[in-house]
Amino acid sequence: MATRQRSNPLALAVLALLYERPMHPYEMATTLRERRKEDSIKLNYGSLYSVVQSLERRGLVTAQEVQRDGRRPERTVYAIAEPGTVELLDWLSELVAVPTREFTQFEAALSLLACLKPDEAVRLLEERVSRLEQELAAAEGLRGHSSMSKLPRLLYIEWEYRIALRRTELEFVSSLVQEIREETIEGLAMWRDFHQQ
Amino acid sequence: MATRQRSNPLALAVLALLYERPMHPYEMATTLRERRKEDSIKLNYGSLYSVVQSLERRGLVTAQEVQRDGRRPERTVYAIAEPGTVELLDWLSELVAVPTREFTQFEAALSLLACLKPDEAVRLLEERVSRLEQELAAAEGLRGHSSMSKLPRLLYIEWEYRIALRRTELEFVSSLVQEIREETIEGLAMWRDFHQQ
DNA sequence: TCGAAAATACTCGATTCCGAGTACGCGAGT
DNA sequence: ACTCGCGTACTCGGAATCGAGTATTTTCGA
Repeated sequence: MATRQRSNPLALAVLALLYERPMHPYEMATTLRERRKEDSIKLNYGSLYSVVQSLERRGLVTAQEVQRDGRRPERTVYAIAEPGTVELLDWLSELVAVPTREFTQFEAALSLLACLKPDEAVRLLEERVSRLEQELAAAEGLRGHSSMSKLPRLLYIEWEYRIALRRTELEFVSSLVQEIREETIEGLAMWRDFHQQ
Repeated sequence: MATRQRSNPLALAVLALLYERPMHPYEMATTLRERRKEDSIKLNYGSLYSVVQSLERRGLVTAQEVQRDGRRPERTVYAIAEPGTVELLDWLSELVAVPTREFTQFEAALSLLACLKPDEAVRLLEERVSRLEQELAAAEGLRGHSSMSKLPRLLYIEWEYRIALRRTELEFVSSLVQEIREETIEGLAMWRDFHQQ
């Protein structure tokens, strides 16, 4: 019965929304969209319904009523239950307080970089650099713009966090490229040898 | 039949290992461990065997022979096939060249931070700061140490990348804490109000 | 030399994920 | 008055995940 606990952040988001007020799943989806949480939390229609179901099974949320608006399909409204608020605050606290290994795609790619030929790797890393520059420029553009500048910073810190990480990534990749180009990085000879035959 | 393509980095790692030489699954696991790739790539026994199977179905790898060492269980040795090397290089190139949205747990947590009371949030964020400091100190310690200092940098860049990101995270969280403490962050009043009633 | 512990090499099945598909209602235009 | 297409609200099934379990074998200390 132990539906996989605390693996899927979407469940956390659902609890957080219901902590505010009761809602039906579709409304959760649109609300998350509106607040641009889809950028920070992996949201997916298919998952949403099964996640809510699993929360109900675990007694963290309860189906409240079945609404019907005109002849539209029924919508089941859910509310958070007492154990649900406990779980929400506890889970969230842990995520905030305890750093965990995060597995990113790029880290995996870096760890296998040796499969590519050195020159090829440099070319691709440079492409990444320019894409990152574009992305950061676009983000800067947004900052002064419309909806974003109206909101208090507190409501989009996650956005700033992501930007900060990207900036670090840009610096890292840039200097990596430089080191390979200047041949100052350790192990380059070995790398070339490996791809010679 | 379209076994989910390019979602699981473990499949990439398997291709990379077989690109070097044929192997059986258990050897892949231990090799990945030895090279400390388990820190960068999510490795899991259960997944490994099904991932290899799925690669075989797609014709990217082929079962080569069934060995038997003494009276130990049989081991099926796999080799990479032509379409497998194409897929490996193509996939890896894309991961290197094109930055993608990475969803981290902490980013999700940040985006829901408002669920916690301000003082509580500060306390937890400070705990994170001290844990991050510990982690970074330990990492620094390792750098000069034993196995790590023997290897050329090229073979553990992913490690440096992770450290660089962590350092940025530390700075970010530290300054966030400070801003909340000094009440200079926008939206703090609203946040307190929300938790008043 | 005997037994305990660690290593080897998987297997299994309950659960979860995910994206395409579906089916209907509503409003804008003509 | 009609239809075209978008928005709404979900369903479905197959694939993927994961961690615990299994059964043997080697190692190593007392």
